[in-house]
Amino acid sequence: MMKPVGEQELAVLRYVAEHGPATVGEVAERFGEPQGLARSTILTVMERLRQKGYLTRRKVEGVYQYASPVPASELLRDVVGDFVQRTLSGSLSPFAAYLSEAEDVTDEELEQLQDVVARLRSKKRKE
Amino acid sequence: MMKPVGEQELAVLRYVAEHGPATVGEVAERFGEPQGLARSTILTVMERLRQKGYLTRRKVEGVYQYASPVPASELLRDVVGDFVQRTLSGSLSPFAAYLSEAEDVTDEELEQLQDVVARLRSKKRKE
DNA sequence: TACGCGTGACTACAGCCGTAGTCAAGTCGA
DNA sequence: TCGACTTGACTACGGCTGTAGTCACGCGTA
Repeated sequence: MMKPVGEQELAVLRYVAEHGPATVGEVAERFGEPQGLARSTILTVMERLRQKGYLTRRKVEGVYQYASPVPASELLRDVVGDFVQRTLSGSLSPFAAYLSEAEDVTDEELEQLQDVVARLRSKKRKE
Repeated sequence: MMKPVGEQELAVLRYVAEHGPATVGEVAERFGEPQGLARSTILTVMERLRQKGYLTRRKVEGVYQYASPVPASELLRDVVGDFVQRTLSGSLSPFAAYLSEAEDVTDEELEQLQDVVARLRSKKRKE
C-alpha cells in the first residue's frame, strides 16, 4: 500500500519525477508560479512528500536538489494500482465501463491497451 | 466534474447504490457494524452524501429510505473518469502500465477489456 | 560593511473527511 | 402509562491537505 498522497502533492511529485532533480526555487518558478502558488507552498508540499518518502534531497552547492527515487512512469503505475485496489476494490470492470464511453482515446493509448490485453491473454493461456 | 467523495463515503455510496434503497439503520447494521462503525458514523456519511447530491431520500412509513439516483455501474464509471482526468491528467498510459503488471486479472475482466478495446478500434477505423 | 535576495524551517489556518457521542422525539410492547 | 429501542439532527474533534506568511541565515555586491 502507498502512503496516501493528495492531488496537489501528486502533481508536484509528478513534476519533479518528470523534470529531473530540481530545487524548490525551480519547481516554484516553473510549476508553481504559473498556477499562482507561492514559493512557500511548493516548499511545504515538497517537504511533506519527503517526509512520506516520495522525494529525496541532496545538498548541491548550497541548495537542496530534490528527486523522486522512482521514475514517473513507475510512480503513476503505482498510483493506478492503489486506486484500483482501494477505490474499486480491485475490480477492473468499472474501468472497462469507463473506457467504452471514453471520447478521447488517442491512437497511441489504444495501441498500448491492445498490446497489454494481448499480452495478458497469452500469459493466461499458458497458465 | 464530480464533487469529490472520500474513500469511506464512496464505500457507503456504493453499498447503497448496489443494495437498493435502504435506511440508515439497515446500512449501519449490514455495512457499518461488520467494520466496527457506529451508527452515527453511517448517518453522518449518508447525510454528507446527500448534501453533495449523491443520495436522495424519501420518507417511507416513518423512516427515510436512501437511494442513489444513478446505478452503481454508472457511478463507478464516473469515478474512474474523474480519476483519469484529475489524477492522470487524462492519460491512459499509466493504466496500461498498471495492467501489464497486474497479477489478478480474472478471465471475465480480461474479456471485458478485450471487448472494449476491440470496440474502440472498430470505432476508430470508421472515423 | 550593509543591504538585498534566494533558501529553508517553522507556524498557521481553513476545509474536508473519518469517526462518534449525545439529545430529543417518536414508537411499540409490557 | 412507562420504559426500551429506533431514528434523525446536531456537535465535536483529530488528521490530512492546500495554501501561505514570516523569520533567520548565508552569500554576493555596491
